[in-house]
Amino acid sequence: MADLVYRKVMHDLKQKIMANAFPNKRLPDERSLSEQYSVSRSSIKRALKILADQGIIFKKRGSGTFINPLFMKNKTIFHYEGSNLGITDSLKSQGMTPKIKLLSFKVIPANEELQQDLFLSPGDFVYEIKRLRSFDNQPFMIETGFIPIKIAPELSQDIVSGSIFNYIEEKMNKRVTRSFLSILASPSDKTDQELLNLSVNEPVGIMEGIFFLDDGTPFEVSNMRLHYKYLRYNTFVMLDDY
Amino acid sequence: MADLVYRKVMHDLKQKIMANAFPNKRLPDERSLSEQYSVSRSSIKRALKILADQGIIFKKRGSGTFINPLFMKNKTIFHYEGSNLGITDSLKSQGMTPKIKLLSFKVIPANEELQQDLFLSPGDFVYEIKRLRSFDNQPFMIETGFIPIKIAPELSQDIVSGSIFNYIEEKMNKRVTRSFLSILASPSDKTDQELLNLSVNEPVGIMEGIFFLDDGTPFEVSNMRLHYKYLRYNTFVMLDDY
DNA sequence: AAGTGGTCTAGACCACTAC
DNA sequence: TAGTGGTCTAGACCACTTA
Repeated sequence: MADLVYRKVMHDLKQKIMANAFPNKRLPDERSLSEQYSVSRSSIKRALKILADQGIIFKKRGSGTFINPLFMKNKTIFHYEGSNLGITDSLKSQGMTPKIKLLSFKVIPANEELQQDLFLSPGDFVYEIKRLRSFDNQPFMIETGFIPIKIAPELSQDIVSGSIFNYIEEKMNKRVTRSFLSILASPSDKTDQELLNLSVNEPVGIMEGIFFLDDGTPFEVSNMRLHYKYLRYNTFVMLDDY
Repeated sequence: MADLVYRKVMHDLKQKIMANAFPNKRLPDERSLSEQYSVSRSSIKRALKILADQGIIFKKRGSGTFINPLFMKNKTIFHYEGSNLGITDSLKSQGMTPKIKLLSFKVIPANEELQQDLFLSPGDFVYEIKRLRSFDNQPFMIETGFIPIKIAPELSQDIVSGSIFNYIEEKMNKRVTRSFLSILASPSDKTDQELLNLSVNEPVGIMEGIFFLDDGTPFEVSNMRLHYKYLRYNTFVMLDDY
C-alpha cells in the first residue's frame, strides 16, 4: 500500500509541512511539484486533495496552495485524532505505547437499542467487552463495546485483550472503514474517577459510535469515556455542496 | 457551476439511486457508464468518489460498485451533511428560539496567535466579540470570537447582537463554507458556572475553531464554551482512502 | 480467463488572481 | 500578461474477484 505514488507524495508533503519546511506557509505550485517528484500533475493533485480534505492545506485558485495554520497547533500534546478510526493505531502513529486491560467479557442478549444499531433480530446475542486503555501507565479511556457474535464468532478473551480492529483486518480480512460518532462532555462518575485517576470535579469526554465494515455491515457499538485531558477531536467541516 | 461534467453525472446517478433505478443494488461498471454518459472514465470515477464519500455507494475492487443498503434504510444517519455551520440556523432548524446577549465588543490588536490563524500582519486589528447564547431562557454557550476588521469593516454593536453569519451572507454576499474545529471537555471555571448555571463539578464542552469564507480566507477564530448538556457533536468518518 | 475497480501518465484547455 | 489551480480526456497497465 505504501508504495503508491500519491500516498508517498502525500506523506512526504505532510512530513515537510510538520517539519516547517515551508516557513512562508505556502506550497510550491502543482507543476513544480510534478517536476520535483517526477510524477504527473494528476498525482500531485490527488495527494493535495487528501491533505485538503484533512484540513491541512487549502487552495486558492489563481493564487496558490497554503498551509492551514491551525493544523500546526497542539501537536505536542497527546490526543485522540478524528482522522484515525482505531485507537491502537492512532496512538502508535503518535509514538505512544498503548496498553489494554480487560475489565470484563460477556455474551448477552441484544437489547432493543443494540438490535436497531447493529441490525439484529430479537434473540440475537452480542459480546459485551469492557476495557481500560492506557499509555505509559496513564489510563485514559474506559471502553464498552458490543459486537454481534455472528459477525465474529471466534472472539476470545485473548483477542479482545488486544486490538480488535487489527484482529478483524488481519485474521478476518475485513476492514473497519466508517463510523458514526457522537462527542459530548459529562461529569465523571465514581468508576471514572477510580479508573482514570480523576478528581470529583474533573469531567470525562464521551465518544459514542457505531463502526462499520467496508461492506456496510455495522460491526460494533462502542461507548468510550475519556479522561478529559486526553480527548481532543479535530474535524474539518466542508459545506461545498457537491 | 452546475454544468460541470462530474457534477452532472453525480447528480444524475444520485437521483437514479433514490428512484430505485438499480433494483439489484448494483451500478453499471465504470467503462459502461463512461460510454453511456459520453464522458471519460476519470470523470465517472470522480462522480462515484463523491457518492462514495457521502456513504451512498461503496466499491469493491474486482467486483463492482454497490448501493449502500443503509442509505436506503435509514437516511437520518446521513443527516449531518445538510447541517449548517452557523449556530443560529442550527438551532432554528430544531425549532428553538435563539437569543444572543452581547457581553462585550472591542477592537484589539491581533496577538501573534491570531495573526497566524487569521493570516494577519503585525499591527492588524480584530474585533473581540463575547456573547452569551440562550434558548428558551436557558443559557448554553459562551462564545468569544475574533474577526479581522479589514474583512468586515462595518461591524457594529447592533450587527454582532444578531447572527453574524447571516449578516455575512446577506449583506456582504460571501459564504462561510468551511471550518476547522477542535472539540474537547474541561472543568468549568467561575465564569462558566455563573453564566451557564453550572455547579462546580459540572463541566463545559469546548469547541475551538476557525471559520473560512468560500474563497479560503480565514474569517473568524472562535472559542465556544458550552453547557455540557447542550453539546453533542455528530460526525461521520470515512477511511476509504488515505 | 474475463471483468471489475485502482493507479498513473501527458497534455489540452478553462477560470481566476495578481501585477 | 503571467502564473496559479480546476476540469477533462484517452489510454496504458495493475490488482483483485469471480467463475
